[in-house]
Amino acid sequence: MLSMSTFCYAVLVIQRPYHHGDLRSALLSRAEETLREAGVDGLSLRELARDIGVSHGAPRRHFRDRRALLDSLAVEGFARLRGALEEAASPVPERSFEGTLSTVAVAYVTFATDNPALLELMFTSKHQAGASTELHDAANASFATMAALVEEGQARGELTEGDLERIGLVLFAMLQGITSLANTKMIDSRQLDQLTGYAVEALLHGLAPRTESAAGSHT
Amino acid sequence: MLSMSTFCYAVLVIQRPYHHGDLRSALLSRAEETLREAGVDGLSLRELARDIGVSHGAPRRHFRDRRALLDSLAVEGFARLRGALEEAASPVPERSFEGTLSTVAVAYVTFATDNPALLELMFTSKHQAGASTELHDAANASFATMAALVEEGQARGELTEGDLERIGLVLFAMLQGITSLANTKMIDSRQLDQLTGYAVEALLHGLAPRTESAAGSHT
DNA sequence: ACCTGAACACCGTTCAAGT
DNA sequence: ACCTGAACACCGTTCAAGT
Repeated sequence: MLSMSTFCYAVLVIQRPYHHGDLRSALLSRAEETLREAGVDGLSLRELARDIGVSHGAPRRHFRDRRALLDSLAVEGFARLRGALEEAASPVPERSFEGTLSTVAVAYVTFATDNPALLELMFTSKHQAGASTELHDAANASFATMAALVEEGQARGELTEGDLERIGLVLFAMLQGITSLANTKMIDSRQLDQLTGYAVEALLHGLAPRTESAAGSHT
Repeated sequence: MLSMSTFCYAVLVIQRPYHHGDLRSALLSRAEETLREAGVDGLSLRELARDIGVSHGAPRRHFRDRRALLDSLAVEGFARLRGALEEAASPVPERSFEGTLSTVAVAYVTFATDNPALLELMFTSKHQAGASTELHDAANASFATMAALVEEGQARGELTEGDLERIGLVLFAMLQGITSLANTKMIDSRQLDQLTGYAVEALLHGLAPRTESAAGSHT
């Protein structure tokens, strides 16, 4: 009576079946862990295959090369980033534009600092020579959320009516810069949200003293 | 009469002397070229040794490992960055604070986009676990230039009297963000200086319309 | 359709031995 | 003091062969 269950145990745990079943997602999911723990440089296809219990040639059926696997991780990352940004940007009654902008900004830097290696991978992948259209689409969908936010700010009269792209780039550069400083430990993670809010405020209202109007610097 | 010069030719060009003479600087200088052409990932100690014409074990006398060579490149990079920033910040009669700040900002993003792989290496090296004090000192010397600029702005009454570190971080984040966008080709290099100037202006005077003072968003 | 395993051409690192 | 060259343990990629 026990022979069948013993046999199954052996097949499922000790001696894996010849076909893994869902090697592709197993690779991606393990790869994301390794990415988080060891960075892009610490991610090796052979080690991945070893961890999962499959031969080192097996991943090739699902990813042409290492680059292809990294690109898939990046696409997944952009999709998750987009979700986080859209949730933060979703309308809340009584919330000021500055409040919404701050919330979205904090959502961005939170994602970025929770997934430092992934974020870096996302941008280097997108920047690559032969980046897939799938990757570009995923990236653009993320950015579209932020562009919509700038348009909303202009419509509500809380952002200057200048070139949409220019304003969007400056805002995005600010977020990316804070991210970069946080991920290289130049900003303490405890003061991250506070600094992000301060940066949004500075960007909206300026760092120059506002009490006196354009005091001459000499004479 | 020709035998001596022929001998020298053979020694110097065909058959290299056993001792290279200045292998350390030869490695660093070739490494910087490779870094520029192929990025950090494309830099291999063995290839470097091959290019210079020395055995693959030779670099070990001068750099304990690959990391040590990269760190030396980073230190060199911070020294050059500091030079560029100090030149841009050096006093010019009749120049407004905003003018100086813009000039320094442009100097930073110019260095960063002229040496994209080097800049990335500089920050990842500094961020490393066992980063040398030499590296930290070189990095801090670069940042000190920018901190001095913020203090000057406050002294001239053109920057709000808030926390020096907070203001410095926001400014620096902006520059680092623009750098990141430029190096991933999200900003066209032709409009880089212009956008940098615009970002400085936005940071000083704000992106919110200034004609009406704090218009309520509802009611 | 999916996976294995040998083969190839690369790495970084170590270290006894050579000059 | 500096460099060589064999050795070791890793890679990514390819591909005939197995199930």
